Order: sequence, then structure tokens, then C-alpha cells
Amino acid sequence: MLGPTASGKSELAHEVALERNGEIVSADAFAVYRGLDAGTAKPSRDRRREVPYWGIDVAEPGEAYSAGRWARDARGWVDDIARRGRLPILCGGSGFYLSALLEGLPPLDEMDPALRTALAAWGRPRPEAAHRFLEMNDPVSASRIPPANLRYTLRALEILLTTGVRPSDRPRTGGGWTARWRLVKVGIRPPREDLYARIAHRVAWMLDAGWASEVRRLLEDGVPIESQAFSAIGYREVAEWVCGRADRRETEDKIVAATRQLAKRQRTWFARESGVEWLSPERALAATLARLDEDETERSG
RNA sequence: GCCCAGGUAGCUCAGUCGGUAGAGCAAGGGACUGAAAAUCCCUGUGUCGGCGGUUCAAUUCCGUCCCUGGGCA
Repeated sequence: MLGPTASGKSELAHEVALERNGEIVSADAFAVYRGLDAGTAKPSRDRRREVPYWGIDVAEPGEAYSAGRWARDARGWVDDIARRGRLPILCGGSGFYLSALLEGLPPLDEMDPALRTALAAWGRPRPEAAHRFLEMNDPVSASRIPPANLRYTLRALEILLTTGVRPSDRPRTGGGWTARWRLVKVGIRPPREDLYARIAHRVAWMLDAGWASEVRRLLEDGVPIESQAFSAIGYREVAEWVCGRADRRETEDKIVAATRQLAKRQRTWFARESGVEWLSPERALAATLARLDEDETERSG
């Protein structure tokens, strides 16, 4: 189940899990972090008691997580759920994570944080030089990456230096995993005005639901503001508010705008996802259950 | 009431020594090979506060009125 943030996919997944004996694997790049709760709209304690959730609270907030690690973990969770005879339901809005799982990624060992730090220190003052260096070593990658996109440039160099292979020569592997499954892809796409209204309400609700004290706790626990977990939408904005450098009103406005922009990027990403049945929120549950039953019939017949 | 400083894109502002204007943010579109809620690319947008005057030509100069902020009374 996929779709933009605040589209109602989590509710749908939960309903379907209750109806069809399912367990949910969250495909969310920030729900993996322990301690990020209100700001990531994690399922409540009650919901987690009703349905088992996977992929939530599996990393420390100061830790670096990645799409590759999630894809590996997610395969394990899905396999395990199916082995126990239950229905695995993948649900989330992190398109890159889903593609890492479904299409696979080139094989690679864990990234080396020291190398990444060194590359960043070298490349930040001279982004053009970094891009030129990439161009000399992998012209194909360099032509795909705009010179201003230092992060992509450095990542390509990182791959080159750790594997010795040009990033553009590395084929994706691991997509074969999906062949073992009957895959039902369901997307929720509310009309834009509805989605924007839902985003506005949800942000206000999250701020009322203790987001500020959550951020205060993370900071007190020594989670660095530069850490990956703090790059989740709203966390640095709420930190500014908590420190008295912004008021509630401007904090809320900024977060709403950033969330809409995220929803836009998600729409763009999912637009080229193949085989998705796009549903309006009202008929999503009935249509999804129908699709599942249809597949069930095919299997037994 | 008087004296300043302002009134330009949805917002904050820059600018035009007179030839109808541009940044950031917002908005819209796009990319995506382990940071992805990240990172990056592309694209509009305007009665330049109103009305008069001077001028071939006024958003720009002059007059006047209105509005906002500050000061003096």
C-alpha cells in the first residue's frame, strides 16, 4: 500500500490487517527510529496491540539507517509473516525504500561512515571539483547527476572508491525476491485539496500531541541535531520552536509547507510505479479486500 | 496637526541616473542505484498604492490624496 503522506494508507492497512489476518511492515524511512513518535505519526499502542507492526523502532535515533538495510530487513519480516500463515502487508510512503525492496539494489557492503565523512569534508568546499573528478572516472554517472547535487556526486564517488566499480555499471539485483509472491499494489490518491486539508489538520494535531516534548527529550538524550533522524520533516523546525527561536504559528506553517512538498515528490515518484491500482479513500477498503479475495480464488482454482 | 521612512510577485524585499522589472521563500512540474520525510533540476507569476502633471515615453521626476510604521506635539 502506497501513497502520499496523510493519504490514509495507514488506516487502510490496519483495516485490511484486521479483516484478513494480516501483519504490517512499515515502509517508512523515519518510523524506524525509536523516539520519533508524534512527528512520524506512528501507530498508537492500541493499534499495535491489535495488529503486529514491523519496521518500527528498529534503530536508535542517533544511528544511520538506509534503504538497503531496510530492504534486507523487510524481506526477513515478510518471509517470517508468511511462514506463520498470515498476510504480509507492506505499507508506506518511502518510494526509494519500496523500490529497494521490489526492484533490488546492486550488492554492496555497509557503507563506511569514515569514508563518507572524509568525502564530505573534501567535497563541500569544492563541489565542481568533485563533479569533475566523477566525470573523469564515470562519465555516465556524471552526466546523470547535476553538478549542484553534491550529495549524489559524493555518493557515486563513495561507491566507486569502496567497490572499484563505476556506479553506472552496477546492475540492480535482488528484485527476484518478488517473483515468489503474488503482489497486489494498491495506491491511495485523494484529490489535492482534500490531501492538503488532511495535512494541515494532521500537522496541527501532531504539534498538539506532544511533538515539542518529544524533540526536547531527543535533544536531552544527546541526539545530535545533524543526525539523520533529525532530517525528518518538522524535527528541526520544532527544535527551533522548543529553543524559543520561533513561535508555534510559523513552526506550523513551515511544517505544513514542507509536508505538501513531500506529498508532491511522493506523487511524482509513485506516478511511474507500475501495476498500481489507484483508489480513492472512500472505496479503498472494499476494493482492496475484493482484490485480495480475487487473488485467493485464482490461487485455489 | 507637523516631521521622517515606507507602499513593487501570494510573502519578505532589491531595482530601474525615465525606455512597463528580479532575488529568496511560497506555488506548479520533474529527477532519483544504501542519507530519500533526504538531495537536486526546470517554470510562471506583476494595473510597481490611487488620481493628476511634465515627457515621444513615468513604476522611476513633480503635485496631490490614501494606507502602514516611527518620531514630535
